[in-house]
Amino acid sequence: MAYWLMKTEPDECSIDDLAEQAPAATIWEGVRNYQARNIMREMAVGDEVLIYHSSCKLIGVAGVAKIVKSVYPDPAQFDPQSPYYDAKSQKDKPRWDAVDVQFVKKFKQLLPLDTIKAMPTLQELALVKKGNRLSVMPVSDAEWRAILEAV
DNA sequence: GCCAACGTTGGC
DNA sequence: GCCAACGTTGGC
Repeated sequence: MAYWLMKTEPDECSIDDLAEQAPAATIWEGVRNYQARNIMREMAVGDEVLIYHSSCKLIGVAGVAKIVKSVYPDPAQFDPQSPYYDAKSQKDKPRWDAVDVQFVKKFKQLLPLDTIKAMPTLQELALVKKGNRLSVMPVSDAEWRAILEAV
């Protein structure tokens, strides 16, 4: 089993939104970056994911979800009504992928970005690297443990 | 709202 | 295949 971190703007899809839909799965759509997409392709059912809230008041890791369906073509890319529509993507050759996630837990207290930045064990996490804009990234076993212990 | 850092686009 | 211009991300 592998671990991951995915960013989301809580206005769009927060940990609370995932919790409300549980036990139903939530489609993780709208990833429009090739590097992030390629990382998503590595995800397997049962993998666990840190849900990170970005571009908001309380920035940090808010909880945990798990992968319940591995990558498949993101339907939003074909939907002209969707903000994630991509006119250049063809049905027989989709550009973008989605996965389905299911709520696991919400942390009692969000683990703030400041704290993450200050933790020696997390210095290699892509999240804290300068200028990093990856919205999907791998998390090592050691990093995963460190984060769960810090909450 | 600002702006640094990055990814993508498209002309050449 | 280079690279300038542009758009986006995301913390502050």
